[in-house]
Amino acid sequence: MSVRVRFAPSPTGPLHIGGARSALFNWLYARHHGGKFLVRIEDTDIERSSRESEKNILDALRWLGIDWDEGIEVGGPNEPYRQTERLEVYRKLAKELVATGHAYDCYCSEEELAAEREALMEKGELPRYLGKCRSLSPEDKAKFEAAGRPPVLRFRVPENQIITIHDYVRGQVEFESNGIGDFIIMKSDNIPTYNFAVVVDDHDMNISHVVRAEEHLSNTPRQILIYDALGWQKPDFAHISLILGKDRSKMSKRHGATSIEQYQNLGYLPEALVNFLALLGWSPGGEEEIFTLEEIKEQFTLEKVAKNPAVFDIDKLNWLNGHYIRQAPVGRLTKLAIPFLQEAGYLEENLSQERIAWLEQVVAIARNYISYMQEITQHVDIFFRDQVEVLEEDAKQVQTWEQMSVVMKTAHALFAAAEELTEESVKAMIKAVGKQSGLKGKFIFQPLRVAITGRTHGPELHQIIPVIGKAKTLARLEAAIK
RNA sequence: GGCCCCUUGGUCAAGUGGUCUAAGACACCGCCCUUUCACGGCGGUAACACGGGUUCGAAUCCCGUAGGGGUCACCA
Repeated sequence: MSVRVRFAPSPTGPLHIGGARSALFNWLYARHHGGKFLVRIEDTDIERSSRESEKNILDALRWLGIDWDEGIEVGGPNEPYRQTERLEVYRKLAKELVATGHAYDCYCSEEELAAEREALMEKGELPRYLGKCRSLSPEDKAKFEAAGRPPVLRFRVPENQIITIHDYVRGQVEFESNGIGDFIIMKSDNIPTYNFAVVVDDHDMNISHVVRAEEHLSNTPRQILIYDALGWQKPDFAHISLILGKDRSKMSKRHGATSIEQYQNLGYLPEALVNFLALLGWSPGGEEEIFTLEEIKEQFTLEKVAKNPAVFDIDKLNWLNGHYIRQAPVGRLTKLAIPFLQEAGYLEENLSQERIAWLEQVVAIARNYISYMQEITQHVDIFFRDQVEVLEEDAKQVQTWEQMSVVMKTAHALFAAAEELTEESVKAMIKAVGKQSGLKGKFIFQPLRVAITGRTHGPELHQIIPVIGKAKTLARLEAAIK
């Protein structure tokens, strides 16, 4: 059987870390097996769904490098791929289920249901629908109809049945049908619920493997019951474990950034995020941990997906992203850095070619100090400020050194006479400062560093001085002499 | 609370009955490189939840306990 898998998000918010990982695993599975990957929009919650969220999710997927062969926006043989545009399909099937006795109208009010739930809870039993409307007489129905109560459609759950799920990551999981109350498949507004719509769509779209988060595991028996009632062949399942926050509960806003968009906006690289996400709950087994999407795709199997939930470790993401930043082409990083630098007030709106070329030198140096691009603003002030600010205690100490003035004067004379400043020429001049002053080591480097950057720590002087430029360097040395 | 899932270091994880005095990575600590910081290199601390079985032998199989998580909507 050919592999056909799907990612079916509800557009009720931006793409979440967990959703992204589900999408990624589906994509990897399809690509590994030469199968198809589809994206379908499950927007049956009309209150909370929005086109804006849908766009956000799709954009985030594309940004991560996840593409799809069939589905929303790209089309395919099973159009449309938005559930609210497929309502006739569900309604027709719902009628069929009523006709075959698998579903029935229920007129219970919310208050009645809430009371029932509470009573069951008190007795320590599973809160579920007890089936009050299971066998309503035509007269009863007429009475409710006359009262203007719109019914919901419930699925009649068979009694004393063991439902077993074949799951790639968990093996066989069994549920008793008695623990499941008759559940709603069509809401009173005649829109299907998730449990009904997924089954219909997965069947229609010929999905071979349902790969999704573990939170759906307990819904699966309901879906299996629907497959059986309709006489349809069931797909295989794979319920991947959840991603947890630091406190080991399901990732949510209070754990920090949870949407892909947020990471994108902080200047994380998609290849780092994808690499990190793949390693959460999956491991190829070797010692290598840095992989491109292509490499992961080659090695990915569902059998190697872990059963246990994984805690989201931002430190490791940061390390990975920093690693990728140090590998990436400077031009690409510079493009990413510009918005942050502009927002921080370092950069003007319109940038000339020369300005960008100069910026690349700044980025090439600063990249060593950051985990994600937004952090670059904390490491570039030495290149932009007109005056040096000395704030650190250690730096103030250096300013009082007796070597200060001789180093400044010698350096100033040398730099002033220089044709141009390059890494080599600056290196040579610093050496010359040492020779002429009779000083060495930190007694020349620290005074120079403090005069030029205001700090005692930072990148190599011979790297930063050419970037700061002759004029500013001389000005800073002069300021330090006074 | 019922049902379901899970349990190797702080975190991600390798490990599928003997080669485990348990790999690797992140974090942490130390050393090296270096004027300094970062990068990089080298090294170190640190784990099989507990209790019973099964077996010549258990991190690996079974049972129980504990702990964690998920789910119990006219949300998905």
